[in-house]
Amino acid sequence: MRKRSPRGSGELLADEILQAATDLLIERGGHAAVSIRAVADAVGVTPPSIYLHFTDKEELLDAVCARFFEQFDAVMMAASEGVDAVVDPGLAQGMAYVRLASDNPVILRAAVARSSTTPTQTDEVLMASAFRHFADTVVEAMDTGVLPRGDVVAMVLKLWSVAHGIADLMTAKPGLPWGDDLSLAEDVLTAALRGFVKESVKSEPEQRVVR
Amino acid sequence: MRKRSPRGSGELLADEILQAATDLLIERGGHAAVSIRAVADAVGVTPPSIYLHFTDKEELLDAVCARFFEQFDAVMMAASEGVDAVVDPGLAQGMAYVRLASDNPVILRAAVARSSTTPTQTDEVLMASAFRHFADTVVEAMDTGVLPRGDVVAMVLKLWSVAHGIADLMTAKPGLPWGDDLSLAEDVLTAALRGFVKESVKSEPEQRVVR
DNA sequence: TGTACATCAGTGAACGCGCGTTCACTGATGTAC
DNA sequence: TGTACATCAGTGAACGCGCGTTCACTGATGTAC
Repeated sequence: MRKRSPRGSGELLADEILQAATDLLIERGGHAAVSIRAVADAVGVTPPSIYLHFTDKEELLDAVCARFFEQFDAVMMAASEGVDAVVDPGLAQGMAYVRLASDNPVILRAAVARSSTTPTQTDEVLMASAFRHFADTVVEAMDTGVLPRGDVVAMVLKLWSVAHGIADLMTAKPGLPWGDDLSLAEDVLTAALRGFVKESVKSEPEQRVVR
Repeated sequence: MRKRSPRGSGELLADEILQAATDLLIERGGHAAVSIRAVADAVGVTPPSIYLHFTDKEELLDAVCARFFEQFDAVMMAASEGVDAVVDPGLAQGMAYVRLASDNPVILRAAVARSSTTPTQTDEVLMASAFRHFADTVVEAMDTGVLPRGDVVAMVLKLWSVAHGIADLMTAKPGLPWGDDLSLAEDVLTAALRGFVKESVKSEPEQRVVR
């Protein structure tokens, strides 16, 4: 039973709820494990109180994921900032993604899976923060010649895919021999980046395996 | 109400149950959506009947995922078989993975996520079929010089990560501009493969961004 | 300064639901004589 | 060939549970006079 909040402090409890839901999502396995009741319990409040701050469970989960992407973006920016400018900034950001994703596999998976059937707050935030920032990095890399000029968004999707794939698989199958450090992840990112550079130099469009 | 099965035909219903559970997993969103009751209903049987064939829900889901990987492997082998031998077989198999994964995103996600905390039938099947076959392909590629010699398992993990990443992200965020064909996926796989080849030629181990 | 009152954050109890799983049972099937 | 019987695949009813959500309410807080 928590103390009653003063008049204007509705957002305070909303924040606590978000944090509790986030913690639950991280600790326990899936979105199914995060129940209104469990969240209310964690905050020290009764279930109906949640509805004073979020219209329903869906909105709460969306808010959790959106907030996660916000923080994710902030940490990723910070992590890839102090890096030697000579080294490919795309690699630095990709590795930051892998590291962060490895630390928060469950919630990242939930945030990524948050569907695009209905436009979600999560997707909006993602597009406005991490995606945009990564696009900036790609543009920068193209400007300095680290990456070949070309479709920026497509390049973002490609690099994101590579980073995402290794992070997702590493955390989903921790029993496989990934090694102790993230050198395997770095190998993959490096290889992809090199491949993109080399690809741009090819003179002939080569035959595709699939249409 | 289904007709009673003759004496020895227990496996028949078991198969039907597996298929129904698989269909449910594909149609509806997540493993949470697949309930014993829904499966029983789809087969035309009462819930307790399920327990004559699977000890509990967990075992049923594990069996579903294991069977999926089996079929997945078979289709992947077939898909990458008729391909021109000159073209990198790793690329062919990677593309087959992306194509199959794109067609069955939900169940693949469920199968990959099936945890390794307790050794699952799913993991066993995966290791014995698709993983092994892909390793064979990698060895072959190393023999013919398409890929540089090196740690086979590590290379499998790397290539799998690339294919998995693009398939997972494409299906999770279908709203992003992936293009109509799978050319973006092929670009990424090609780039990674090229990068691996090029990487092996480097003389100096270069400085890593992360330890 | 004191008092009546409107506000509204949070409560307590209850709703109907679908879930996984159990248990004693039924009755068609195949077999032994 | 006919009959009694053991087998066992599938049933029907029930269990206890946790869920999302609702609703009328309570009572401390801040305000108006």
